[in-house]
Amino acid sequence: MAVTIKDVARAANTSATTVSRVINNQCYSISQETIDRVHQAVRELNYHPNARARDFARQSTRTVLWLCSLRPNAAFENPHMFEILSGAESILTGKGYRLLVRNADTTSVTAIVEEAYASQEVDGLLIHASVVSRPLSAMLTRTRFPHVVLGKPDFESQMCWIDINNVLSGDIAANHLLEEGYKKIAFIGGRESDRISSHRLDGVRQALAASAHPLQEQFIWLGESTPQEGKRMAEGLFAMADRPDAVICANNSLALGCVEAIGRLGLRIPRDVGVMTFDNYPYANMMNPPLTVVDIDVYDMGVQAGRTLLQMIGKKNQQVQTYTTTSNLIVRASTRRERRKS
Amino acid sequence: MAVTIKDVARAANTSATTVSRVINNQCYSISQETIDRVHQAVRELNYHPNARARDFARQSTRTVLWLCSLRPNAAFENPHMFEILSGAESILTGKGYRLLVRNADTTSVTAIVEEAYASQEVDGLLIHASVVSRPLSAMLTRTRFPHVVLGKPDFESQMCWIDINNVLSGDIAANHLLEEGYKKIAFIGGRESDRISSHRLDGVRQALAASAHPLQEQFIWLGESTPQEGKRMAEGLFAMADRPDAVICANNSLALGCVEAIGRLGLRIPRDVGVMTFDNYPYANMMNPPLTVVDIDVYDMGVQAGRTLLQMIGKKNQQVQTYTTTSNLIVRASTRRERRKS
DNA sequence: CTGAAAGCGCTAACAT
DNA sequence: ATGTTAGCGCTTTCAG
Repeated sequence: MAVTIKDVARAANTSATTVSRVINNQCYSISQETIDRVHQAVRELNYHPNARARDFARQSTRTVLWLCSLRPNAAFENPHMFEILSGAESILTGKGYRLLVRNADTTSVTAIVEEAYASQEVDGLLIHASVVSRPLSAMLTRTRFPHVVLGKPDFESQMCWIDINNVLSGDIAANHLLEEGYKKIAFIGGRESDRISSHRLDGVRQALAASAHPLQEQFIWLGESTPQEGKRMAEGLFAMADRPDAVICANNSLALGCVEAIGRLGLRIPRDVGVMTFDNYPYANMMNPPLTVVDIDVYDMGVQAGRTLLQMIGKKNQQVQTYTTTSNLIVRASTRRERRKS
Repeated sequence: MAVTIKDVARAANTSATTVSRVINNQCYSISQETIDRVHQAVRELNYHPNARARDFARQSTRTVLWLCSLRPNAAFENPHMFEILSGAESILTGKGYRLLVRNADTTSVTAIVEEAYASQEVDGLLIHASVVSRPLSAMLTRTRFPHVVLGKPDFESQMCWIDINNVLSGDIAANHLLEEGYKKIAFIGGRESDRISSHRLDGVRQALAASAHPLQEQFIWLGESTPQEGKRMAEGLFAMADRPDAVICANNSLALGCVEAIGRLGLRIPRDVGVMTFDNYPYANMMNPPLTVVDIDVYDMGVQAGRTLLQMIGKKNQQVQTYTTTSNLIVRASTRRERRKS
């Protein structure tokens, strides 16, 4: 039916081996003339090597399996995941790898990986941190199967992971406010179990501790990550006798409520209060005024994860546990204090 | 190295053929005893068939290729795409198919599909409408390669596509407002080139035309789909002597600006003005008051696309050009008029 | 009810 | 510089 390597060999008046060598660019010992003949035959017959036969003969798939939650609303609740995916895809495709995508959760993941490993269906794994489990961790470190976890697992493990440096992001946020002249900086964040929020708070605390204006404990409010809670906490914050002059919100949802509360209190942003948050999405740049953010380049995190995984597939060493540091300060009206001209 | 079908055959004291039959459930002529022996050997040796060899021998991949834009920010700008992907994945995985994901744009897509087709790498395609092109369309209809386009292509074609029924959604929105007692309904939408907005407007127009309160032309405002433009248009709308008592916004961004404008004018939602929009994301349910929406179940669209594609792969008939009608009215405070108790 | 044998299309070791 | 040959691990005819 379809044209095979033999057809090309016949047309080019040579052997399948030679054709194979030419199309795989192993031409150290093939005459230019033969090479040309093969290329011409390939073109004339419109030959495309059968991918399945290739994978089989090579005993390698050049395929990577991506695992994350794909339940309804996943894309709306966690678009970051797909942004990381996009970054990874660019690297993998660039290096001739395919990317298989599959739904998983913490209970199903082990069986899926077990199967993918044993059936030699893929050469490596990219796994979102939200679906890893301890049994999976044990299995991966035992088999030394190439993998990169996207995000830091919430338990100790020997797995290879890559995460964003949220502590650094908090540090950047705090320093920006200090530079703009704000002195009484507050933090509105998620619950303590919210690791992202906690890390951002750590960074803020550490930056301010190193300044003349350490973070005051009564300026730290934590709650659910909803606009309602953000509003409630901001109201609490500004009901105090000693008010802050700037607020760092741990995420967009909290910021949305916080800004609303500030508006209702008749305070002006950025003159009376500076406000900033993290991630340029989905609300920060739509708000009024647009918010200064420390933006996180998650696409780039995917790129790095892809590169790392390919390295691991190449030479089977592991131990990559890194924070990538691709935060990016975007200054907008919400922290641009009108300063006296110098 | 890895355990193969021969190992299992030896352990079960039978032939590879029989083992193959058992693991593929073609047992119409195998003694129960043999079946049991094979199963036991499989378990004992922890045998998993080599996926590559299988694909090769079967000459079929049980793999589908998904093509869409995966450039930086794609996941933030168009989370719908990944929601559709999630729906499709659930069906494909359920039927034993794999899902390959790859970045494409209107210029690269033809070469990618050509290659995937010729190399027999995949059995079918799912292609987001934003990356299809005329050459691709020609190629697909010529080869009759199984495919489903997600969304309606913006040119006439013989391709198979599935799309949301935005006209129906507009109709639903308008009828809801009528039922709530609103009579002077306005529409704020995107430019005429914005097909989604245009279709929603068509639906609104058609529903109102069938009612006692046809859509008045001066109540239709179109502009860029940004909060700023939504605000500007709403201001224009309510600066008119004859004001509307309800506004349908073609999308979330416009609604965000529209609600802000209404608030600044001192009008109350829903008492003075009813407001609704489409899609429950990202702003509609975060706004104050939360907005009534006609929500679009894009996950379900992915499910339907997956099912349709598998059917096409089964028997190679085409011509599926359908609108799916999975809109869903979510009533919230923004249109709940205080009505006299009856 | 079971097994031998012939591929599937390509790659790679080994000759020449 | 090129060709021969032997697989890769499974499925599937076909013969018994």
